[in-house]
Amino acid sequence: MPEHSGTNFPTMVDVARLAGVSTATVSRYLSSPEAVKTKTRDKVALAIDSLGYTPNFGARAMAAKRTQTIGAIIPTMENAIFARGIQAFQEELIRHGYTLLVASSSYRQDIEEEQIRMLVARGADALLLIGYDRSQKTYQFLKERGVPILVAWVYQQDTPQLSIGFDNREAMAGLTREVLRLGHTRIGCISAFTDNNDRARERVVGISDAIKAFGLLPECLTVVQTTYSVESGGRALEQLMSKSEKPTVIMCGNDVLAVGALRKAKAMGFSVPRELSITGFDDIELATLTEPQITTVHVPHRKMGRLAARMIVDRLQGKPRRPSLKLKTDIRMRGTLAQAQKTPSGIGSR
Amino acid sequence: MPEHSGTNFPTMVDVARLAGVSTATVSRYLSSPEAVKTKTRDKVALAIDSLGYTPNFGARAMAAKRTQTIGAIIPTMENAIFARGIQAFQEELIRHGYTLLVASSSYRQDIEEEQIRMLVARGADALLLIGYDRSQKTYQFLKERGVPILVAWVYQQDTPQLSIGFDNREAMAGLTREVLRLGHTRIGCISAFTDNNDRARERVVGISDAIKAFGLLPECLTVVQTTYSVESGGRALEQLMSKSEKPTVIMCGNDVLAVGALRKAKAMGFSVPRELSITGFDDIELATLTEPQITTVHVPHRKMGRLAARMIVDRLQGKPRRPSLKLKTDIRMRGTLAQAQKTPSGIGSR
DNA sequence: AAGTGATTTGTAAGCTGTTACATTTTGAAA
DNA sequence: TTTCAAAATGTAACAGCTTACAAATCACTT
Repeated sequence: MPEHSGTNFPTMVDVARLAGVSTATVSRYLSSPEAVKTKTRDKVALAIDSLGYTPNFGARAMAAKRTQTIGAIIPTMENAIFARGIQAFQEELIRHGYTLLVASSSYRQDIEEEQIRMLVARGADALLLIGYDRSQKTYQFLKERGVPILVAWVYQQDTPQLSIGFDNREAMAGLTREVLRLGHTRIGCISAFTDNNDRARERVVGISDAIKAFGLLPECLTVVQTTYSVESGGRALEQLMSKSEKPTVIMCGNDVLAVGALRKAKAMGFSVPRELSITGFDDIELATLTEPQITTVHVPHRKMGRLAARMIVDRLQGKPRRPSLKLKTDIRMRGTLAQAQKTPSGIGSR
Repeated sequence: MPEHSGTNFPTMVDVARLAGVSTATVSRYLSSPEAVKTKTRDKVALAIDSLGYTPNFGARAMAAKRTQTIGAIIPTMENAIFARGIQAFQEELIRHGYTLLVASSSYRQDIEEEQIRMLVARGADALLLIGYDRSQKTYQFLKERGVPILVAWVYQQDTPQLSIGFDNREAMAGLTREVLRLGHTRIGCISAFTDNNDRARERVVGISDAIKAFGLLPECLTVVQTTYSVESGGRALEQLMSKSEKPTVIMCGNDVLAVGALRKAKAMGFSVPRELSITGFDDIELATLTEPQITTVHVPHRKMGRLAARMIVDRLQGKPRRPSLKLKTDIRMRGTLAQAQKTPSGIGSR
């Protein structure tokens, strides 16, 4: 009768016995093969192979107090905004022997908090978070548990956390300057909800900055807040364009909103960009698939993801701490932005 | 001096001591609170709360031999094909107390195999896989380790694995029947590479089926294989349309390819759908954002994700095994498919 | 051949839960 | 009150790996 019965898999003890070495040696072979003599190495490799051994993750995590797992919490998986960046992040992590665990928060702070706890509970060695906006309590929790975090998709100098991203405010201000130069004086803005979303907030502030610097009155700008979706972009546009003082340009918080706005504008019979200009943000693939293509702010998503992974890995390997990283964005002039219409402003509308 | 120093977190022993109970009781409180008396329950809850205790995932996994984790391996995260389905899958899993671990394979069998091993090594209780095509070795491995799998995005009756999905072949045949009814007799097809991709393969076969049933010759169909991307869809279209015998309709393996084909067709000066019809598959959001909107096969992604989660959870909870599930698809007639042009076929081209 | 420091390997003590089984407590019936 | 099954709780044996430290081996010197 078998000593151990049931559905048990080979363990390190089995491998050690077969190879004629101790479990310590097997463990060493697994985590730092170069510390094991070639001859021993071969014996162990053979034993592992012939038993089909795989180390037990739980046991490993418990003994080593690390999991080689990085957690990431993104606001949404459904639209492409984060997809490219996260994909690159994952690829780079894998290259360094780490695994990515992704969760999404649906842009809700309470869910994000829950997910953070979940990932920490699962032993994530570090976390990638999007944007700064979250409760002090959350930051405190992370600090207590000793879980390093990297804040991505934003860059701010004066924060305690390590971050990688771009200056949303300045990027949007840059695009606004182009808009203003083209003679637009009535600007509509479709933004995501700005509570708990620093990126959305800063983009709106960027528009204001540029307007002020250009010498126009703040009243030139009308902001509508909504959720991030094609549908709601359309509804917001409808709302903005049904006023008596119609904007000549709609600046959207991201490309998804811009696509919705564009589609609705066309459906309402506005000619884009002749009668109405539209801009986006992010430069996701979608922005080049519309007719006309969307003028937007290009963000180096893949690069950001890749560098984010490196920063985290370096951090975990105890390398000297790099400073936060600011990436450059640039404006992609495409078909939806043009000179403002010359028709007299106050007259004739409605 | 402290008995335990270092950066250690409270363990179950600490909770038990503070609450004045045994660790077994704490463990019971955590996994089946109803088995603990109200009074004890309160004591334990208080202790947990005041210590800020969180159970250690690794220890739990090791002791309980399950992780409440489900793994999923999808071909890609970058385009939206799987996003909605997986999102729904995750939502439903969370509702049942499970966590989702997602990995992607870039449509490569070797990478998928690697990811399967990784997820199994991490203790995934079950796996969601896309499509049937994988080596016997892989299936064998999964069986040996006793990890249940659910095959999604396809439905086939005569396979040993539990599956949920739709009949790709029949769905595409249905769309083809519409195409044929509109008088098209020269059909181009842009497919994903069909090795290791049953879905792509079956869709192509579906087209052939319909053509045969309609009484046309197999030569009516020209297939080009490529990777799944907007770019390559465009290149494939270029290839198909530079032949002397130009197709009057291009049937694409999915919407991403269709979008690429549509864009390139317009760029080449073909009027869609007057001179050239185009069809897609999947009905992702993108399909309604083009001009004209893409005629495609609608797949109930969210429903599939949700049901997949239920099937897996039921399975893990030992409920009676449900049979594989076949979901209905339907054709969304939109702007890119129209009557074939009446111009004589062989004459005049080139 | 002995000595020495470096390299390689072994020993054994954790790490933190779960759960089978044993024991105690509880509460209703006798 | 006593009795007894059911309910609640406790005891203790694991689970499989990592790693500090000890021991053995190796490669040179002298």
